[in-house]
Amino acid sequence: MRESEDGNWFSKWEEEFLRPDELMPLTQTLITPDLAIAFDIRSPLTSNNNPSVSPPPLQNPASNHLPAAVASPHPGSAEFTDSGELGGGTGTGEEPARTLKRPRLVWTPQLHKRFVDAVAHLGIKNAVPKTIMQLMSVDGLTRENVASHLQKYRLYLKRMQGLSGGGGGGAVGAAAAAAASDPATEHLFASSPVPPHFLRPNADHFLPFVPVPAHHHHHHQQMAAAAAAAAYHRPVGHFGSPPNGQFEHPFLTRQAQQHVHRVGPQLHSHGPLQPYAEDLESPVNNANGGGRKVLTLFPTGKD
DNA sequence: GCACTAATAT
DNA sequence: GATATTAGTG
Repeated sequence: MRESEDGNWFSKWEEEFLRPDELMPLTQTLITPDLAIAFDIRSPLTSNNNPSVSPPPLQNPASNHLPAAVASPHPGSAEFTDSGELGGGTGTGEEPARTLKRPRLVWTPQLHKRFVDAVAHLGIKNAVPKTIMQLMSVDGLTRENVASHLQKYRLYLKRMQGLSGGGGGGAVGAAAAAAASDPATEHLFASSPVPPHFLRPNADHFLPFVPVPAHHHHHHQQMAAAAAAAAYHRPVGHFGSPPNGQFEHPFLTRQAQQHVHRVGPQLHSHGPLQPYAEDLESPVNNANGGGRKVLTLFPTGKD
């Protein structure tokens, strides 16, 4: 029975979270124009690869170009750090082609979900930055990105182990409890179920499927950041806001060009964790279509 | 030299 | 607090 539960939570999990719009192109958002040019990278969704410095921001109203989940400089403030205006040393006339910095990566719940998914399929042992990154197959995602996130994720797991150890609730229960009692724990990590085997490396007992209660009380930075990026994308930007008013993060599953070779001797007992992008077949999803649950990661205010 | 982790910086 | 970057280590 326990197995079915496992399969159950996972299935439901993926069913509700994996949608095509989650995998949007990020090629041109994380990768700076110069880099893209240098590497001759083109967006798969756009036939336009104009290296010009003035890409039409709103040229395609019907385009799927969704705003970046990339933190943009202050919208209202007059601080443009993207122009290489840091410290003043790099005055005008700098060569932007080389020393460009990627925008800060924002780990949206969707992205984090993918992360957890990858880690779950790999097992704790093989879950190292490089492997995770490869399995995630997210365009533009770097090993450093994953490493940094992984570090924090491990801390989170550790916290939960500590809580579950004496609480008697269990991993998921601990997550719920933590989320419920610890306001500080409520944020990103609580948005994705933690694979049971993570928190009980040697325990025989499992935990009932207790999805973290939809305590989406406070929507915070995660959403705020995404919304902000959506509202006023302005880094080096292009892409305009979709007419739907819908925004998602612009990550795109990497093209099949990158082969994920098996790094570990044997992976976990899970499925092959196929290169995400196969399951995305949910045409319905628009904001007010009403057909499907419009994702609960961005609490619009209900509940 | 590469990759991982922990620590530290932004 | 969230990410990025650096430093130490295998």
